[in-house]
Amino acid sequence: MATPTEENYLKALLALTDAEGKASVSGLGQALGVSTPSVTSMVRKLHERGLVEYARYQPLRLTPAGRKAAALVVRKHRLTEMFLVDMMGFGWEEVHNIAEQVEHVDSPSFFARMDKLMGHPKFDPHGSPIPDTEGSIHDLDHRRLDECAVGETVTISGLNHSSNDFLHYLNDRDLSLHTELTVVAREAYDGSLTVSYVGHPREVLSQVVASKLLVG
Amino acid sequence: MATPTEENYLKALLALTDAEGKASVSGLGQALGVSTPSVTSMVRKLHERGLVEYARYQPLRLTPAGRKAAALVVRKHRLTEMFLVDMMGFGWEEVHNIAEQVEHVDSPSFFARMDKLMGHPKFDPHGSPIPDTEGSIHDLDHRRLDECAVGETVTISGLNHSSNDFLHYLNDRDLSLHTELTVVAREAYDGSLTVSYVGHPREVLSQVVASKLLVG
DNA sequence: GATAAAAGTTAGATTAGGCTAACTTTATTG
DNA sequence: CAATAAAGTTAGCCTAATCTAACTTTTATC
Ligand SMILES: [Mn+2]
Ligand SMILES: [Mn+2]
Ligand SMILES: [Mn+2]
Ligand SMILES: [Mn+2]
Repeated sequence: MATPTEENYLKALLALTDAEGKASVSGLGQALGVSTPSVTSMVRKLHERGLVEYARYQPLRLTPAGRKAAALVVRKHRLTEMFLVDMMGFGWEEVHNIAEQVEHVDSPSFFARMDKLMGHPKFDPHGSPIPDTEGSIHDLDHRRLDECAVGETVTISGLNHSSNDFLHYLNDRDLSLHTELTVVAREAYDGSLTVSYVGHPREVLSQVVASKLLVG
Repeated sequence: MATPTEENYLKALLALTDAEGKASVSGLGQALGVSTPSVTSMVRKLHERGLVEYARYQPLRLTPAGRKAAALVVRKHRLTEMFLVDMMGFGWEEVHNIAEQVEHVDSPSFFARMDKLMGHPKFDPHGSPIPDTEGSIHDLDHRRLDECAVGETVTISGLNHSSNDFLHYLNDRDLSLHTELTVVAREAYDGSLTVSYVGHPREVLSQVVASKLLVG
């Protein structure tokens, strides 16, 4: 039904509208690395298909059908990432680019089989929720590590953004999903946290890093 | 480097030139379901890239570089099919269409991982050889079942063509790769064979079927 | 060997997706 | 609230891949 390009637009639009409910043409263009005229023209096509709310000079929104279509692409992406990590032995920093391609495979049985083999996982390797087959997204409520109090012991349950650099930073410090850590101290000046966890009695994380670690 | 379309052209050209060494524009068009003008224009592009030997009104051939590129696509296709069957539990009749898409994923590590997880298989689920990482194809020498003598016991080692209908025909009769069967009789009139194998003491195969079963 | 058929090419159009440059509308701000 | 800045749209062009219709070359046939 949808081309890979359309799927990528929908997915980016879902990510952008997730916070605000709406997105700008330029924001979507930036997210996808295309010019604003390209966005305008594609967004109109998706509007004709009933997937995007669009009016000239107005912010973009997904329709319910668009939201569902987008979530099902995200489902394919995250199932793939989880499969690559859990069943094929890839590191969590290696899987995004492969999933970015595999997500466009048109074969319900392919993804259903992945899902079944993994026992219907609820989260991807970065802690993001895998939408269900209806396109509903059930997330955990996590807090940001930088908002935790000194003395608290929490478990990493997700990442706010998962760039390659950030994932390598975490790998270098043996930090991963499910790592249990205790907040030992907070530096008042720059908000950096000292944390401790298995094998790492004292590790300092900047506020920038701590704000990208979700715990719960 | 190559687009999915280019990869499909190269793959089809390798299949067509495999027997004769050369292929016609119309044959390639038919294999791909596109018109002859489309073939002419794509084949010229591949010629510019140094992958196809092309001269107006002359038969098409792959250059050594084109042959290698095509074989590497076939490698991705067949590794994928084997992975789908061996690691994901699909039937051999379900995997071709999925592999037709997955073969275009651009990620050497993805296919290297499949290969490793399966222990470097040499043949796909239909008995076709998986080209090596250099693009060399090492096939077994098989004979066609319809050329076997009455009384011979042989093992199915490949299929000449593997259409969905044919694979379902074989499934219905519990015939698959590695099935050992004995030629019990040959009907002189139409060349049909009576064979026997585990669970099937007498099964009649038409000459058409027998000619598509490779044994060795 | 002339003629008809088949195969291949050329020409011109289409659709998907993308771009830059110019223009218009909305938002900001002095 | 007028002037500027920012955002968005329009116009026009591009490349990849496809098509049909018309034409040319090659092959087959009498
Ligand atoms: Mn991802
Ligand atoms: Mn993608
Ligand atoms: Mn196949
Ligand atoms: Mn393909």
